[in-house]
Amino acid sequence: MPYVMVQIPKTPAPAFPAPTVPTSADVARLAGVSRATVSYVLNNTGTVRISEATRHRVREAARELGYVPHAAARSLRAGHSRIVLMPAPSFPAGPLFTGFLAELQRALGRLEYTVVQYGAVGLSGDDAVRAWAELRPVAVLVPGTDLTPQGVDLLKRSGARAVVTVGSGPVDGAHALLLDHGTIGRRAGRHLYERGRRRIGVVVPADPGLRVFSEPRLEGVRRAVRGTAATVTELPLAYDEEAAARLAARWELLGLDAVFTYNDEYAMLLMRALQDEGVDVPGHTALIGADDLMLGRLLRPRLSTVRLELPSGRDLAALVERAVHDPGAPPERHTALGATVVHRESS
Amino acid sequence: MPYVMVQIPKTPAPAFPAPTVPTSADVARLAGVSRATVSYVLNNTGTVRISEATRHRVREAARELGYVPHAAARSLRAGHSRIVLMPAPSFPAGPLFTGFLAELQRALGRLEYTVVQYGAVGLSGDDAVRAWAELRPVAVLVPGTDLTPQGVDLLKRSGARAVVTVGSGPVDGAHALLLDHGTIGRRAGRHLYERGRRRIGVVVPADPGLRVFSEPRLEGVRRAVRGTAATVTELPLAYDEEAAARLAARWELLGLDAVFTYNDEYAMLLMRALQDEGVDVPGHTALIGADDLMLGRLLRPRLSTVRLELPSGRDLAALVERAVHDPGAPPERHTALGATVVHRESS
DNA sequence: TTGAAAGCGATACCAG
DNA sequence: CTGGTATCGCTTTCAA
Repeated sequence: MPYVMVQIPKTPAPAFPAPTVPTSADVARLAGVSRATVSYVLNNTGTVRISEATRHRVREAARELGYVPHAAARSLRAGHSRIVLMPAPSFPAGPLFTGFLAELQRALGRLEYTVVQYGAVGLSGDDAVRAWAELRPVAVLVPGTDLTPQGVDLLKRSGARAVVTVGSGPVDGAHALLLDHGTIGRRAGRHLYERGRRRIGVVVPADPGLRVFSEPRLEGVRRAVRGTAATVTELPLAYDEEAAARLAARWELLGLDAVFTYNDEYAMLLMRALQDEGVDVPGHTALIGADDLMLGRLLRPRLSTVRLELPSGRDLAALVERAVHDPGAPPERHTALGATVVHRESS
Repeated sequence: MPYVMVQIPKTPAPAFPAPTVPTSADVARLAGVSRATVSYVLNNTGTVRISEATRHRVREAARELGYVPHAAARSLRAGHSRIVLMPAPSFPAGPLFTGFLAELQRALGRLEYTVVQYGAVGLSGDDAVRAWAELRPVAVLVPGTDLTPQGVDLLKRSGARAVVTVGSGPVDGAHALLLDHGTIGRRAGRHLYERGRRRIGVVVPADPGLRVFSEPRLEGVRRAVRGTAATVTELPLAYDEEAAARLAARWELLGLDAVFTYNDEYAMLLMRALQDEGVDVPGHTALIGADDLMLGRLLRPRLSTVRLELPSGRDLAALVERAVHDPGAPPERHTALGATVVHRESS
């Protein structure tokens, strides 16, 4: 790849020259004190006593200049940051995961961490890890699988006090928050089996990014009916109407009497296509989704689903806090338990 | 308002002292050269010529130590960062906006920007702005309204070369990417009117965070039928089944013959409730949503909707790049045009 | 109670 | 070709 350097065009001298960013030295000058004093006052340092008059002068000067401290300089001096780095997930995030992330972010914010989302483009594996390490995050939360023990080690050696994999793993040396997709599949499979179904289809999204989730879910269904006469059929499906219609068109040929649709969105997609094809749900084919989204309750028949008790964002934030305080502790491994079938009308 | 600076809590010394993070000085020592030489080699500085032997020794030493440069130190020295700061939106992001953000993030990543999502908790207005400014971002993308001209000024004075409001505004001095919610409402209103409807309801989500969007949409409907005999009725609605059922129960009393549901998700919610109540859609009541989500196509009747042509994340990333290169340029104001009615079966 | 100065890690100028 | 050295903005010891 050729090395290209972007030329930054000089800005035409503005009519009013760009005001230079004020530093603590500027504040000190204006207040007629030293930079040390400025730092003491603005940080409310307890170990030194500064006269009220001086404090006031300093604060006034800071206000007047619009002084804002420089986070990078501060954390350089301090030797550590409060950055929690979260690489963007490699899979399309559904509403469930999106909500989880939002909550997590708020929780971390409340603990005074700064969340940095890193959109690692074109970097893979350990290259990406190096890019993350440049920011010297105090903690790293990695969604998905792309993390090796070497990666964990590099992060720790560059100062990360906590490395947590979210939704997969476990990886040596890292804490893990496991979303047990296998159990989701098992519950769905067991439910369908108990309702008397024996020829079970399992929708597997075509999106390759979702394979990390869909494969364990499929495997879970297989495990649920192992040793019985029931069969499990894999049904690849893209997330669009045409693909669903094609699948529904050959439904009779498939000879299935039940289907687990990966999640509620795919459930809606397939159920609609089946109904358009004249397939009775649940009479002919029982159908169950997962994730317990609002839309499932609105479908007719109301959608049966597997609800996963996600840990709250607060819980994960607490884990981060714990790990940061005590980096020596052995890796925790939390599994999101409580996958339960919500039986409604479609199964 | 008093000037307060947030104190960063100190973390206690770890039980096992972390292995010290290697610096360029360590690399220099191991390679038997000066720090300057290390910098030259690792950055491929073109202006100096270093012997191949030395280059190799330096690279080898860096690899051996697992050296990773310190981004904060680098940008402190450089005087600028590649940070694009994006405060977390104050409204619940739907699938449309979530997708837009993900795309934007990838696009910015491709331009070598680092996206920092800031979950501003408990901070409001200019306090939040000060917190953002501490990171010395080169650009700030603000979703929603909470930005004053003073805020923009503070950000610029602390080094931000581009400030862009997304989805609202405009704010003096900032670029704006406007999502024209008024037009969405107008299109919906006009469509219903042209289909012969005269008593139009407009769903307004109870979520206060959505008011920034829902109010202009409502106003747009009002504007569309201004000067005609048609009436517009505001229908507050929480996003849950019970609220929808209550609303549907008094549908006859409301005497409406059409409804614009804010978006497709609320459309699904309300349509289901109306159908359960025996209200024929579109026979008795015409219904139109917005955002053209996949789920709308799957409903029966298929949902009419207003599709908004969102600018791509790439476009916004390009705007950022332009603004960063030429901060002196006057603020651009882009309006997402192309709100078009997609007429399906529900209206 | 305040100030001078060292130093966090990386870079770029200027000598040699 | 390579090595000192000043510098970015801030915190914190040590002296005064």
